[in-house]
Amino acid sequence: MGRQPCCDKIGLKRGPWTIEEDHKLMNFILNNGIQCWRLVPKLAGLMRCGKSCRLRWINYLRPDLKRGALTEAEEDMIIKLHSQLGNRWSKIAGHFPGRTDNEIKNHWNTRIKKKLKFLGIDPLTHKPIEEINNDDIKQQVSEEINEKVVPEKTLEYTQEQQNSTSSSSINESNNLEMFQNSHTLDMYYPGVEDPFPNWITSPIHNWDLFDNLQDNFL
DNA sequence: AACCAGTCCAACCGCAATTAC
DNA sequence: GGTAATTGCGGTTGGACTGGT
Repeated sequence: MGRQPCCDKIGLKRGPWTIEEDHKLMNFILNNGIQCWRLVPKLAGLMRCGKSCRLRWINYLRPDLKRGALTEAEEDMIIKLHSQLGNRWSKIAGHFPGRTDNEIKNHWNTRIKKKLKFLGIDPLTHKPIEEINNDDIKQQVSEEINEKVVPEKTLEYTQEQQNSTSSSSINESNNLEMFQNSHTLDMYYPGVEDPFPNWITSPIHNWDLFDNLQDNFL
């Protein structure tokens, strides 16, 4: 025989937490700490299972949680870590004190994934998914970089380059860095002086630019 | 004002690893 | 050592919210 079940699911409350439940859980943990999640709801007077209490505490009630939207620097860090660790959200969250794995996972799925796709980067592999070939985007980017004219045939990502970045011999942990290094402005716009020298090779991207592009053209 | 579609995120579910008996 | 409980993680979902028509 093993241990007793963590909770009797019959009669337990589910769904959104009320303020009263939050207060009960918060007060109990702050006063008693956490020895065993199975006992927490019983001792705190909650009709929830321990698993639900744990999730609520970790994702919402912990006093050390950082509130508010993730910063651009945090987004860039998430992308970098994701290229190295994959969907190991708890590991990624470990690099962000006050942020939860759930928060980072949600942010990835709702925002960062879209931005990467918009940039022509596969969020799963961090490799290019298709050549960028949108006249409107070209024009907009052209205006952004001092209204310099974009040459006709400049947005191609050559087969050679694709092969070089998609080769299976490439260590996954280096994918993002290699991709960034291979995607200089000169590649897209040969001969055009780069007004944002770090805009794609640096971990800090100019998301405002892409937000604007997205708003205007998608 | 009503409806619809898209977005966001809290919470749930299922599974695997770990731990206790 | 085997079994079952517990914990932690990642994927998914449902509902609230928002903006457009």
